[in-house]
Amino acid sequence: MLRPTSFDVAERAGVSQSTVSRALRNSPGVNAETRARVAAAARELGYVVDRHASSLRLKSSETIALVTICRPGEDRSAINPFYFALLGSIAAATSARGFNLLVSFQESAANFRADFVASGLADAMIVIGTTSNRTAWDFFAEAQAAGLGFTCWGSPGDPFHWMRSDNGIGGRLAAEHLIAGGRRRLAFIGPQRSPQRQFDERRDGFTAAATARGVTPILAEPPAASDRHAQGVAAARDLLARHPDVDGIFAASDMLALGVLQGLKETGRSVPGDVALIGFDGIRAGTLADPALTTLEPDLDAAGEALVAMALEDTGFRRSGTRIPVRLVARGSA
Amino acid sequence: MLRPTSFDVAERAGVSQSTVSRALRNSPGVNAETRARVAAAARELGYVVDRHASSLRLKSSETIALVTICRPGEDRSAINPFYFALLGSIAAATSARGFNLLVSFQESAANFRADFVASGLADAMIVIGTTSNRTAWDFFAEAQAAGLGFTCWGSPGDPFHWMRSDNGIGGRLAAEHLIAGGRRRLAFIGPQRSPQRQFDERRDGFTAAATARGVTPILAEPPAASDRHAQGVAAARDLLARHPDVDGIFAASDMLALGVLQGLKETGRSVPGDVALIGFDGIRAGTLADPALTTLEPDLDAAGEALVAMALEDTGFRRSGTRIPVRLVARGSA
DNA sequence: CTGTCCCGTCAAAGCGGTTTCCTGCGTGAC
DNA sequence: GTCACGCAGGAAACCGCTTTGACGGGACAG
Repeated sequence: MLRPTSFDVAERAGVSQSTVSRALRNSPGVNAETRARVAAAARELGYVVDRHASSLRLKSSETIALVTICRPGEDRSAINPFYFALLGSIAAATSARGFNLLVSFQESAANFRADFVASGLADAMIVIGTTSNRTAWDFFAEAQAAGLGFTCWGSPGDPFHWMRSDNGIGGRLAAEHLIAGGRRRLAFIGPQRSPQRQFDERRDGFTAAATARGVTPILAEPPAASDRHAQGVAAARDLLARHPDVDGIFAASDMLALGVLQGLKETGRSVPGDVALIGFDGIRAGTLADPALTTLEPDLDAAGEALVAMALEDTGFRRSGTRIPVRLVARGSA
Repeated sequence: MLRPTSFDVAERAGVSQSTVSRALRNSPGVNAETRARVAAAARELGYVVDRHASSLRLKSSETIALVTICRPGEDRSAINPFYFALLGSIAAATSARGFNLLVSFQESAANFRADFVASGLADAMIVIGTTSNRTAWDFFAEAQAAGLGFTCWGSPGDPFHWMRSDNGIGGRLAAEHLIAGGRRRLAFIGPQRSPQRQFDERRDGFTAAATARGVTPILAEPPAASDRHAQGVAAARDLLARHPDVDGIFAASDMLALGVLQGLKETGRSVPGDVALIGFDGIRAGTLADPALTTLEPDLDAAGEALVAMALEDTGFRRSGTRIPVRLVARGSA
């Protein structure tokens, strides 16, 4: 018998099929003895509830769709590892609720696949990989036109549900840490106008805290390059050429910071001896760098949990713009 | 109207519901003009096929379940980035076939969730994250007891479907590259008895090729430590203490190699000046190291495609033990 | 002894598609 | 003019589960 149905279980347990359903779902109105008999029959037959039949009837699939937006033509191994970490924490949060996670990577504006909710496959959709990603705006536009709802990591603004790292606090912590370490010639390296303002927030928090302590940071826009790492290398070279006495750098992201680190070494600077360096995101690769990268690490467990909760519209997370707490992890570089 | 059904489309197009189904699935026996009218009606109503109803009837969900096995209690950010890369390529392969991907991380042998196929949620299951992971064997045992079928990245042996990197060739390429670079005092750093023999294969390929060229490598088992990176650091120290004249190292994986790199630097060795270093896996972090890590990179696109094909039992992939080609990517470290 | 209530169970009606079976009608052969 | 044929499309069965509504029988009150 291929895949026993609830009718098979019913026959074996000597009850009706509806009783099987009630017994297995712990619905009320089933005698304890009957319930046990059904459970035994189900176990013996290796019965597993058909999720399609169940979801069809219940109109709920207990599944969340996770869409990760990539740059067009981007090799998947080039995706910022931060998003893989976020994926992992979202998976943990869904799994903790007994939900399934449907994962999809999308890189082309041409054929976005976003009907996961409309087709019933998922109860809600989460979108990540959007920060400073132009493709993301195409996706937002498509979604809005289609009346699609989702929860998003980033700052797309209304009418979407979204949240992000507490970038402002992160920037402040970076400034405080560098200054507490005796650094006074500070610089921020990062995009000066990011589509979703995530980097702007980091910069502004950094600048405000530094200024309050009498230091005015240099703001350096990284030159165009193939990826963040390459941008970081070039940005470090440029910056040190123009401001050789910089002694503390806050980079807008870890990938950028790892590039900056390499650029600093190439120009003969020692880290943290000559220049202290702080990144943002807490990616694993930062711990492997030499020296290990000091960084601002968002609480990913909280982020995953909050994204899932907001997606499922649990109370307390309906308001967009929630900030995920960030802590400074001091390692070798600063 | 919440979620139009095919009946709504039928009414609007002035045809029966069964014709709508036929028209939208491109089944034969529908007049071209009628087909167009149905398509228009569907578009106007924003109709999307309910995947549960469809899957229920078709007994196929066009979905693949991907289970990633983690070490118990392991933080998800500690998962070897290689598996995230593999996840990405599997996602690409499923997406290319119009399939969905259900992702699940499992860390405890106690409550494995593996009924994705039995419940109809997925048509097939792929398991990764098993290499040198003890938890994996619990999973295999459970699966076998439950008569569960799946395709696996690793070498669990019969009765499972599985494939892995062409480890032997990789080992040989590493030896050849080091020797071609003038290295003669070679060492292999890695587990000497790995549960699935993946590392053994790398070692044996390395040793055989080196021996054929008159070089007998030192074999170094890394000491126990919190993770592969830490193991690498310690292994490098140990090795150089006992064999100060080693000038070429092949590490069993990139994570290990990155640790070895750090260990080498700490003991004052320059890389590749004093010691050349090669890793295995082609992870992104290797490109960020200083110097960038020379590595053996499996063709991940091929791996993802082959895993999906084997899982769906496409012809030509039924035989377990398929080897995914590996190429040597020469970067700074060797 | 009869009427009422409640508990446990069952039959059956969906959920929204896909597909089989069948009918109606236009075409061409004889 | 009649008949066979084939195409387009409709009615209905069915996928496996959840849940409503109905029912039988035992307990209890009157």
